[in-house]
Amino acid sequence: MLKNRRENNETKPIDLGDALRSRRKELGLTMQSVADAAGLSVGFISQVERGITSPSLASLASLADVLQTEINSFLQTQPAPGQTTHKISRLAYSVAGADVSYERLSTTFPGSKVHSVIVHEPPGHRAEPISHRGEEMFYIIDGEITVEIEGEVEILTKGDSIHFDSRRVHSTWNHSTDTASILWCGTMDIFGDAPAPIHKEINSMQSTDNSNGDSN
Amino acid sequence: MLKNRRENNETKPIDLGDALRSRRKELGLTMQSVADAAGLSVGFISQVERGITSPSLASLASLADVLQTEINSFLQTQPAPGQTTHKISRLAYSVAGADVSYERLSTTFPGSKVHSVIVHEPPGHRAEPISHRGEEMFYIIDGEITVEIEGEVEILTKGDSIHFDSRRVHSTWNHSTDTASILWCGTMDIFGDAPAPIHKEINSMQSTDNSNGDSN
DNA sequence: ACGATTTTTTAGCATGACTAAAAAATACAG
DNA sequence: CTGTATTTTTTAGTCATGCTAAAAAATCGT
Repeated sequence: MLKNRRENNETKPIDLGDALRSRRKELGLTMQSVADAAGLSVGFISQVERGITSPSLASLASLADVLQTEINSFLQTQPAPGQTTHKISRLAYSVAGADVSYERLSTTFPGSKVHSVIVHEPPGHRAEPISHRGEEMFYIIDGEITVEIEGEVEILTKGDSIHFDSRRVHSTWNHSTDTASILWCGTMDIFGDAPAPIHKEINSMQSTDNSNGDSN
Repeated sequence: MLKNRRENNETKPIDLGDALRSRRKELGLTMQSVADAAGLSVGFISQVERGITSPSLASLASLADVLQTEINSFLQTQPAPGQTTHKISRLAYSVAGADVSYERLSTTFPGSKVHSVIVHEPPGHRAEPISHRGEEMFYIIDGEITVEIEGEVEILTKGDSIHFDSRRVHSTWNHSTDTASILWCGTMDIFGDAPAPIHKEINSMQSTDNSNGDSN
């Protein structure tokens, strides 16, 4: 008997099979050739593409390899059209009390990973050092700022840009006397509306505090 | 007998276990709570994190869910620092004969997915309709252009932006009498230097005989 | 019609994904 | 330090499913 598996699956791969199939078609390959190249059997490819079985991570990796894409591309949550434009009717908003204001540029559609805002930082404003997953890019629309990445300091002025791995500790500072406008573009979801929350209350089940000195 | 699997694995999950573990630590969770929330056993979590076993896609999905990230984040190919900045010393280049010129903004580091250029399109220039994987964003630095996405036409002028799924057929046209400067940002690798080619010659191996024969 | 190629289906084996429970760390209190 | 409580690792064992081989069924070209 199958145990009472929770009703997980909410983030389930969706139609991975379809993705694989369309990609294969895109390359004009036959199941046979894909199977051979990936070291699998034809029948299995068929089963996977039709969603009857799901491949192991290893097999998926082989397939992604053969199909010349990243393994990720098959696990995205649905393509779907999604909304599109945005004009100069952008909702400029600023956090209460904060002196920075934002103009959201990017939209959110199923599968979207890139987010973008124009950030207006007043003179003297500092963004504390931070490190997180993903990558980001700045393009200075107006004004100038100081960017520090893992100790390295750079001064960026109008027209300059920088692109880096967000895991590297980074901070910014508007050292000038004018407001700086920065076009920010990155993979971090700063709007927090991308994936459905779902939120199981995991936190509440552990031992309250902790807050040890932490390792590292 | 394991067959002689090709030397695939090049796209292999790397250290999926580590990724899972550090993410769990990041949330300050215990294996027990994660196991419970995901409907799995503690021991199994331990095994997975230590790379002794690899989870099925279904389990991975549950875990990603519990750990509040996308399933993708565990399959990325290595973090690694990578180079960083870029100033107004950008290599402006233009394709032979073409009247468009580019200034590359983004850098390429292991794991990077976002690419970015400033495109200068002369008056009258047209970019043919195209559709491909990924998403992209335009921000009009100067001038104005007409963008058409799946039939919908939009005129974007300085300061406007648009963000859409690249799978939707899109084209642009500089309908004005001045050169338009567009900051392009997207997930498509327009520089073609991101992942190693690898390219196995799959096409050439079909035809001839084969079919069963050696069964591997 | 035919054979040739590609895909689907069936039946079945064997690996490994997963569990339960005990052992080993790690931590914490007195 | 000793004991108890918590978290992690290990072990042993099961059952499910990822996967193969081969036959059946489409699809296609001539």
